[in-house]
Amino acid sequence: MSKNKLLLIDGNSIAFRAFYAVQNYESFKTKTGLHTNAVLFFNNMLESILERESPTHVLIAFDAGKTTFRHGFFTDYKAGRSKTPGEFKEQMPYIRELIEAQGIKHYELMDYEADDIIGTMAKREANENCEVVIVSGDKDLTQLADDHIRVEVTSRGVSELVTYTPDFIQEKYGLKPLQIIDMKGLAGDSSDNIPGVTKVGEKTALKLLHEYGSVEGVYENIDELKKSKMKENLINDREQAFLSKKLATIDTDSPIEVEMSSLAYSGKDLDKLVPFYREMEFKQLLSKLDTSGMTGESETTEEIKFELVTSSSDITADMFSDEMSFYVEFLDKNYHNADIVGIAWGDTDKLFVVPGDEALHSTVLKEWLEDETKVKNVYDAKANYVLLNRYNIQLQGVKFDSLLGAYLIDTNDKSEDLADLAFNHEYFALETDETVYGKGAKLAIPEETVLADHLARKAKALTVLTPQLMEKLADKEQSDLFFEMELPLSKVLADMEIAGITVNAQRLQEMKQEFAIRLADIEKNIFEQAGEEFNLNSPKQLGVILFEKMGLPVIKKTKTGYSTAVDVLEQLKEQAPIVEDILTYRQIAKIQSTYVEGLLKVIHHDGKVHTRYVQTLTQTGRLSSVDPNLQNIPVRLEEGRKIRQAFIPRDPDWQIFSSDYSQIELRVLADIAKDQHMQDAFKEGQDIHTSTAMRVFGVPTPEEVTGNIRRQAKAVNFGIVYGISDYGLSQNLGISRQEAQTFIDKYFEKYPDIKTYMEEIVREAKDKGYVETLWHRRRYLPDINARNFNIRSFAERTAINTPIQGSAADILKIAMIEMAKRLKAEKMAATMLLQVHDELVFEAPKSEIPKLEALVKEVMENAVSLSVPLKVDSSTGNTWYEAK
DNA sequence: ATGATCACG
DNA sequence: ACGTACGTGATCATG
Repeated sequence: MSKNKLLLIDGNSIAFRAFYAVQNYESFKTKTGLHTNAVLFFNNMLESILERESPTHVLIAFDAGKTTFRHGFFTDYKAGRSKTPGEFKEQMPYIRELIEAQGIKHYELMDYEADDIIGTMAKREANENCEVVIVSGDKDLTQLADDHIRVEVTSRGVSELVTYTPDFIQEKYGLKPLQIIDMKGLAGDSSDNIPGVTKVGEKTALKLLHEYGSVEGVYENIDELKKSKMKENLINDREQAFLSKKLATIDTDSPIEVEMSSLAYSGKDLDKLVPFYREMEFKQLLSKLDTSGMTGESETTEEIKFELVTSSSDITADMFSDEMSFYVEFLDKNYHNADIVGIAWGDTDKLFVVPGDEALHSTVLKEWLEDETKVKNVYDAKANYVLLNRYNIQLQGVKFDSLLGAYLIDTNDKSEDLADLAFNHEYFALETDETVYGKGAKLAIPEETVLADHLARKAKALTVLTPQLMEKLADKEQSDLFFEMELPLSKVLADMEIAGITVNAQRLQEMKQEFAIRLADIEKNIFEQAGEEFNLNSPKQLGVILFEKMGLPVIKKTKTGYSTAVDVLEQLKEQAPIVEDILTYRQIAKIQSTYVEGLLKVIHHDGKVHTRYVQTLTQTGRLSSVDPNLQNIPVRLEEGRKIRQAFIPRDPDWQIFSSDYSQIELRVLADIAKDQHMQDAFKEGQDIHTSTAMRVFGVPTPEEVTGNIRRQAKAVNFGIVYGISDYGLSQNLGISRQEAQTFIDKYFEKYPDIKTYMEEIVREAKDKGYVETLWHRRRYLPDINARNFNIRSFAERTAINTPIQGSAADILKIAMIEMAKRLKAEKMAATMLLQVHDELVFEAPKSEIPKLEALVKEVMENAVSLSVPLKVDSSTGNTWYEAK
């Protein structure tokens, strides 16, 4: 009969070590906010020890209850321990679940510690035919070491183990294993609150034990000792020494009801472990699991079969079926001018790859792509529309977009690479683009077969991911959000991006000359006042001039030095005229570099700028705009606003038309908070800030609301939408925190339903781990139960703000889809060009403007039905500047 | 790559 | 007591 090997693990001590294996456990969290660091490191430690030892039997022992038999004779046993963090406690049930999924038994016994279970099992089972290995984070267990029992103690977290055999203990301490107990008797153990003898530590204890062998030996020969303080302490603490020894002695005869045969280890329980890893979001571990033996699981490594087509004339109709995945590869993020590296399409039965843009010259492919009845499942539909449009192909029949779907399921899942996305959804047979193409200067397209394999795998991944993602969307009630809102929107956005907006480069050139002269002028002025030349664009150098050379008071500091931000400079401008000039310089320099020069750089050959709306980025559901960002073109200050003069219609006979929602976020708030007062104000068409001013500040009539009071009310309304704090409001209004708090108190008194909404939404977020918009757009808030006040507060404000900002974003998206539909139905020439969060910008022939105005108003105001009316303001002009 | 600053809703 | 408003992107300087 072959020899057995029993592995005994001290569950509590390893779990504790695992928890502290990393400094920052906040980064190990599931999207619902559950910490997983201890589970993860426990798992890793367990797997490495199982691999190293190959045990035939395994048991993991835990402490049971708060007290043990040791408390019976020493109430302060283990007292004074700082209480275990909640982040650790919450993980203990999951560690037990992990152990079960790993196919291992765990055991605990009332009134006994894990040590006693281990000690009893070890002494009971260890013999010639059974080797015992004990693993703990605690050296106490080394007392059990003998010829058949080896004790492994973790060091450096849980990554390394130190082996304690009798020989090793002899070498290290000059003691036999059982004398470890005597050492504790004399030296004590602060972590378990074992007292030991006063002033006796490990060194003294060792000296005594080398001489007298045991605690008993020391006291039998106590008279031999020379008179000393130590001798006095030994005599005084005699009782304590024996008690300490008793406390440190592991009970090797505890009443354990575990049969060796029940501990037989036969490997992981994959049917439990896979779902468990998924719950813990251990993606790396999942990818390493060999799930081939599991029912319904795909294999981790797979050969992929595909047909490489190198000539467009070889593309034939029989290569297409009614539903297929379709993938277009391009490496330049800006798909408005990116080259196509290759395309791939296929389904579960077959895959086809064509390198380069060869395929796009195939009429067979074009016909399939443009056939609405042929279903395509893609990755980044919007990019596909834009890219194919450049080849005169009007893509139709897109049913699913994995990028868009994954984003809706979890907005944090911002996988720019299909491989990352696939990985996050447990599909592993795909390399990342960085691996295949390299990055930076090393970016290169590999040889044809390697490229083709990669692209085939992408198409294959889409085939696997599509049904999975669709199911996840359905589970979250997000099918309508996807199919009715986001996917149709991707086509609308593609058309807007393709349309582009015409920019008057000449106007920008004029401005550039003008600003250059002014900047040089101001710069000269500043250098004269400073008495030296320096880099005005460097906050660091500017800080030295202002706060060191000129001795101005430091109002605010940043991580790296003095703050020279606007609000700081505003406060300093009375004290030195240079500050006013710096502010002017900053303002003009910003306009010049970001807008004048920036825009000139991105004008295409068609005289237009073509932004890209990023549909899968923001946490709230808003769009973002890049290359160039057309959602932050200056408007507030006249100087910058002039930039808008450069945005013109495509034809002199056309005009720019702009419509924006009035107070959409506050209207959404009035609706979702069900606040009657706020709803009434909107229904009656009142100015909302004036209405707020009247209620909060007790002004009887609208006429008596002064500009200043309205300004304050407006700031309070903004604050409410952002998840108000007294500090934030005080900063915004330049008032004291106390005054700001008074405003907030009064506001909540007058709008109790708003207060209730805020409390409810935060409670809901804490409960569910996420918040939702009116159209089920979801944002997870893992920090909502954080112990750190700042982190938690931030998540609470986010919980308040996201449904408001996100629902408003949803409304504009719905309006955009309807608007595109209506423009087409009415066969209008008018074109939707830009979206700026609550505003839509069009260009249209002058003659069409009246019709457009009526249509846009109707569509936007009736896009959705809330308990308050939606209102839009519109304007027309020969440039965007004039359409205000 | 990161932080500071400043443009927008 | 804690130290902040919510959501973005581009540019410049600097490590």
